Amino acid sequence: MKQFTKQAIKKSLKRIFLYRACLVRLKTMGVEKVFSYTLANEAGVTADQVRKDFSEFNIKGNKRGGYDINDLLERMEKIFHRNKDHNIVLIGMGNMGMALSKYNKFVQRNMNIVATFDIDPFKHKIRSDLPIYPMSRLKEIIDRFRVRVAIIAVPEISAQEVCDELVRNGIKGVVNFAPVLLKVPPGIVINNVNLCDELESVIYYVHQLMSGDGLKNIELLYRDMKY
Amino acid sequence: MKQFTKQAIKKSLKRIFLYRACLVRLKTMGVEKVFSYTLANEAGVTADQVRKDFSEFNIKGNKRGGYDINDLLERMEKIFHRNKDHNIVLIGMGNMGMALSKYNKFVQRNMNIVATFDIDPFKHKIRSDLPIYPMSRLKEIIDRFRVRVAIIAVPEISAQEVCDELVRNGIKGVVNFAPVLLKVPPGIVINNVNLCDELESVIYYVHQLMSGDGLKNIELLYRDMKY
DNA sequence: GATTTGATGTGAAACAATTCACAAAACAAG
DNA sequence: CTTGTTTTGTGAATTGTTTCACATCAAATC
Ligand SMILES: NC(=O)c1ccc[n+]([C@@H]2O[C@H](COP(=O)([O-])OP(=O)(O)OC[C@H]3O[C@@H](n4cnc5c(N)ncnc54)[C@H](O)[C@@H]3O)[C@@H](O)[C@H]2O)c1
Ligand SMILES: NC(=O)c1ccc[n+]([C@@H]2O[C@H](COP(=O)([O-])OP(=O)(O)OC[C@H]3O[C@@H](n4cnc5c(N)ncnc54)[C@H](O)[C@@H]3O)[C@@H](O)[C@H]2O)c1
Repeated sequence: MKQFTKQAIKKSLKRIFLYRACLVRLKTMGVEKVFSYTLANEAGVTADQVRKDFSEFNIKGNKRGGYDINDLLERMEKIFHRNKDHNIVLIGMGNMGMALSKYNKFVQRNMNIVATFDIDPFKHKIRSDLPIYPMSRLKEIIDRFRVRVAIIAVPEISAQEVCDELVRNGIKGVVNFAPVLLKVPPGIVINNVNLCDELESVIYYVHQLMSGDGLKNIELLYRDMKY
Repeated sequence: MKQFTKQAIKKSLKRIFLYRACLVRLKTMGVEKVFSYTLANEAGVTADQVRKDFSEFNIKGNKRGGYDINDLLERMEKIFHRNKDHNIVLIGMGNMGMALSKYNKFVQRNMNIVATFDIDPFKHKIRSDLPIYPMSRLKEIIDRFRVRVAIIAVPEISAQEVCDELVRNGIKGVVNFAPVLLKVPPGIVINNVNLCDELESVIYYVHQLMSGDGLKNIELLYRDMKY
């Protein structure tokens, strides 16, 4: 296996997420093994790409027999470190925070929101399955549950200060729903999820599609951009 | 201006979103003009990249004087077709749908959720600022408001059927929050937003970062992957 | 108004990602 | 056990993206 380069990981890794989604889907349909072209077709990429990506991550199949779905999924679990449990804190229990805190798919994938926090005293609810704490207890909880990843769902005006506070208390990775680009010191991973942008990009591509000015296969181009 | 190729658009366009976010931020801080390196620094890319990207989209600045933020933003509005209003429908008024329907940033960016839909009769609320209709009225509303883009926030099991129904009724673009890869005919744009994946990718990178096995500058790498 | 300075805009060069093409492996059939 | 078929795995070729380098221009200074 060629040692993968810093760069090679990038796009392949992103596609590994995509492949997994496809595999899960195929599995529920009763499929047990796939060929590179089956998966490729499902994921909307080429078979070459699938094999090349697997090659980067040293995922092996059976020549002629293709790949075993369970094997693949297990291998991918390892890649994403999902053998372990991951404790997470959620800051900001407004509309978005509430919805996220009720989302059961996180738990199904070994990601547990162990506590939530809010600045508003009326929202605090210490005795509960999923407590809502004041910010003053952040450090204590992060330390107790060895939390390394947080979700920020506070208004955009507070997002940076909340982020700083999190980083100060040992958080290393953040999924941020506030529409601001958070500034962090080196060594911290920020994933800004901007739902307005997601909508807008669809609008952009739909517009291109309907005005039909020169750009063909927009939907494929779009897919390409994402994966 | 060199005619941009199908491909050249891809990554540049994605960064244009990023630049705009930065510009908005800088503007609220009272800044009025930027140089390529100011913006680059803000966005975490190189100045060359900024200029090259602008070049793709034929965005011009003043030699020596840099770029005027308002000009830039206006230019970007055009790129994203935000001079027009965009009517949107939202399907599935559960936790996620409710949160999204209350999100005021969409309106601020000329994207109006004109109606929502749910299969559950107890949720229907026809007389309201933002009505919740039964699915039977989908076609009527889509036609009346010339809706082309929809948001899917129904359980994963129903997402595909809802999507099919939307496409049948003239929807051309979808932002899908259900964790399934929707299948659509050619000419339809799907943006699958998978929040579990967003969290998992942060966990992945945090893990890489902390185990420190060979990969340096993960946070930059991460940024790179996204933009 | 000539000269210096500092920034843009963009081909060309360097680098990265994808696709091609085919050897190697696995299995089936004769 | 040999031959034919099918699919993987991966260097090599191609295609796409980023960085470099510098001509070009606009403003400031003399
Ligand atoms: N609602 C949505 O659908 C949606 C969609 C995309 C993005 N967002 C973004 O997510 C964030 C939250 O949105 P929302 O609609 O839930 O807003 P919200 O106003 O309903 O909730 C914000 C919550 O954060 C709390 N908060 C405020 N400052 C805080 C601080 N310094 N520390 C801790 N808690 C604090 C508030 O008390 C409140 O409970 C916003 O940045 C918004 O732009 C929301
Ligand atoms: N809650 C979250 O934070 C969150 C986060 C990410 C993704 N998601 C995804 O978003 C989707 C919705 O999640 P949720 O938590 O809001 O679920 P939910 O169960 O609270 O809401 C789903 C809503 O969809 C309606 N519905 C069901 N079938 C329908 C159909 N065929 N046509 C129209 N409406 C229908 C239901 O009546 C319900 O109101 C799910 O696919 C979920 O995986 C949710």
